Amino acid sequence: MEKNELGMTHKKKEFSEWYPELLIRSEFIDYSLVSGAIVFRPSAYFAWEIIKDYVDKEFKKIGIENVYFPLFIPESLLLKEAEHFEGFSPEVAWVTHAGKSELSERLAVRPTSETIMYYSYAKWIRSWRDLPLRYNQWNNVVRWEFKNPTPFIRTREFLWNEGHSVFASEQEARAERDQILGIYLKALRELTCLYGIVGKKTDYEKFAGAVESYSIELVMPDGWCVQGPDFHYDGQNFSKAFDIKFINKESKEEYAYQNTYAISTRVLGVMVATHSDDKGLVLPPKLAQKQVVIVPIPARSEDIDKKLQDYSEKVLNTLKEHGLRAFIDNRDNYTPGYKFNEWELKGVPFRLEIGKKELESNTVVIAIRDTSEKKGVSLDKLIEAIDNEIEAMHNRLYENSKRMVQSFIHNIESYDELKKNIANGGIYHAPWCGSTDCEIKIKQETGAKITNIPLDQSDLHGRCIYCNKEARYMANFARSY
RNA sequence: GGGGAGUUACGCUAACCUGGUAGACUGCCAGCCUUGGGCGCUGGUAGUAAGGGUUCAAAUCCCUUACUCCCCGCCA
Repeated sequence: MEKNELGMTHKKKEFSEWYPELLIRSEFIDYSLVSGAIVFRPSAYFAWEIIKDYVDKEFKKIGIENVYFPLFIPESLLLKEAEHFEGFSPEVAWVTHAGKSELSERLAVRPTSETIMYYSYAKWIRSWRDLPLRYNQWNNVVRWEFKNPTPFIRTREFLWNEGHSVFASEQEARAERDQILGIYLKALRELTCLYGIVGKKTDYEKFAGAVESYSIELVMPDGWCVQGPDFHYDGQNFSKAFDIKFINKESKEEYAYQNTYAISTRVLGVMVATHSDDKGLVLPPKLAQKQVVIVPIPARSEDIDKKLQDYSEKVLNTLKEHGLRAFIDNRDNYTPGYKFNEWELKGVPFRLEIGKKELESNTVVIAIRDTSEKKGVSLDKLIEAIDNEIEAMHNRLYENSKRMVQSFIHNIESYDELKKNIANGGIYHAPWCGSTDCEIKIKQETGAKITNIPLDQSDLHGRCIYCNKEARYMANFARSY
């Protein structure tokens, strides 16, 4: 069947071969000449733009403004917050030369922009009246380490938003958390159809320079976790390092309280990995660049084919007027079967088949990508039907994601259960005493880290699986990309 | 950072071990033919990852580099 070798040759259960093959053959991405730096082809970039536009609008609704800071950060500036620098220095890419002449100070290609942004913040913030200052930028960052890149999931360059807020009080700063995580969760659910686990990072795993980190943990189909969107309460760590001070209402000088938060192109990787199948890409309908492909099935008669063409165009216009991203595949050098396979590989959510039968009965056949169902629909009910199918597919994909993630979560009470099962992937929800010692030893011995501590701790009970002291948290242990 | 396996046209693969004309399928282009799950015919087009070495002669042997996959390490 795959005699052309155009389609998928690996099954989803062969995950590490399937995943890159899926991305390449569906023309979602391509590799570049630099390892770990991928090319986003139109359907991938389109999906990112949808996420970006949605999040951007939500940010603006709550008063966040967009800015753009430079790509290059002088070394001296990057060194200012010690913990932050230590966290990132092994993976910073440096610009050392301009043409043949050496620069007097080398420049970091931003791994993240705290330092360069806060240098400016310190100049701009004088009084409590300047606060809150809530800026965001959409950009790319570079982190140059690791030997085994995975497209989207671990890449040397990726796209994201960097939100950097400054508040006059700890309380105001902390209050931003639910606002931001809420937007990210909604984007994941409403656009990518992904279910995530919201929780707090441990001190050991938190962002370099933060007081507290929160994350939405995502899960790949092989049971390994991926950190999704995150939010960090930085307290006064950066404001002290970068001298971001303001005169408060009591006329006293005070260091400001800060947050940082991000959603990155990683979510695209989890999205396609989660929803796609042995036939190829499955794209959530709201993110698909091409939502509906119309495939006319030619007859052996010029007369009928002309009518088919008119009918197809009529259908196309109906869809377009309704705001759907639809097109007709009129290529005459491919058979319908070829086209079916091609658009399934590329993840088009819905295919309309229109042939002589449909023409005569004033209907179309809708083929649904994720379930492979085909349904006949009369033309006057088409829009209603497509709207329903979009909603139904969207909900199906989200529910599948939720079911998959939940199926990976195992409640355990003993360290043995973790050791025995971790090689198969999965998330192990277990009592933990809260000590970094136990956390590090577990990580060294099993490769499992605490991905996060779910916000909902109502099931707290028992004793730490490692040291047997009374548990202070229920933590999620998992191997992580 | 350590170890292993690879890289021949978009893709899949033959020739490699044993050095001597790079061959098929697919693709792509042109034309014909038709098309309800990867039709067919004719002609054309395109390839040894990059660099170096050995040799009369290198896809083939040797070295270096890049990239891909796997195992370990490291890691927002």
